[in-house]
Amino acid sequence: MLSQLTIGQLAKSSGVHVQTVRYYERLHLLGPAARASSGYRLYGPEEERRLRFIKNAQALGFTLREIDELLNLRVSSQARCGDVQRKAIEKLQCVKAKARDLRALARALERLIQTCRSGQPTDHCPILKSLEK
Amino acid sequence: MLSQLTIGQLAKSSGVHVQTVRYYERLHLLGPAARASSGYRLYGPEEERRLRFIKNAQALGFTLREIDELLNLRVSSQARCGDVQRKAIEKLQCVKAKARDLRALARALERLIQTCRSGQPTDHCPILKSLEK
DNA sequence: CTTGACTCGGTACCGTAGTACAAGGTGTAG
DNA sequence: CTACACCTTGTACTACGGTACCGAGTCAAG
Repeated sequence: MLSQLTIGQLAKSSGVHVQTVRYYERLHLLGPAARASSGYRLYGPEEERRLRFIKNAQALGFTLREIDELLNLRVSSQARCGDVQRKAIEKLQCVKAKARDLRALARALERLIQTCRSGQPTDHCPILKSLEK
Repeated sequence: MLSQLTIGQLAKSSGVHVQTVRYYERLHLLGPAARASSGYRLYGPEEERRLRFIKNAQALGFTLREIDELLNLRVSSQARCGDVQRKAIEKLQCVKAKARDLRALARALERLIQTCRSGQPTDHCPILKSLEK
């Protein structure tokens, strides 16, 4: 039995918590696991790949719901690569917009910090004043 | 009685929901409001400013907890402008880091989208494949 | 004086992504 | 055989920022 992992081993090797694996199972991101006679969940390489998929997609900013969609695209034979591409492009737009907003925010903070001469009592602090406008 | 606002008027003029105002009161972001004989909350210009402060700080990416800290800095006479500046600089670092991460993510998505030739069945989709690595 | 809009307090619920804990069963090393 | 780590299910709780609903009281216009 090569790489029949218990939930704890899978969790450890994937860098998530045991409860998280079960949480993903509840969300159907992982299918019902095979069971040993004891009732213990058993996992193989397929589940390890799936967990890696989830983690990587999360790192790319996909929510668990979106990851579920991607996983469903993968199993559906009707689904085309273009469907996946479309979702990626959509997500790219989101990510770019968010990055733009953050840059604007950084500029606003920089402006505030510039105008603030430290050491004055806070009732004259230009940062606090500017937040009241 | 100029500008003695009911909670609904305050909420409307500030673009938040009535429940949100009460929620902020629970969190002590707004102090206990003055009351009319009916028990209705009454607000003046000070509370309007405070609510504007909260909204502006939120737009700058501060959490409600951080905003609470900023508000406390404002009332404490010991607090100095430099304390506020320090918090703003800290937040700026955060925001910049987040923006960097998002840009990296956008690049990763762009690379994936580039390598994807649509129309192939999803079992050969390079985006999905790359998420399993 | 009724109707409708507003307010009160309290409580419960939403989504997101987990995390914690309890009471019991299992597996293994010494 | 015992100790201890691990597993099971189920439930409840966390943080975050609200949002919804309830029954009852209040206010203003017609």
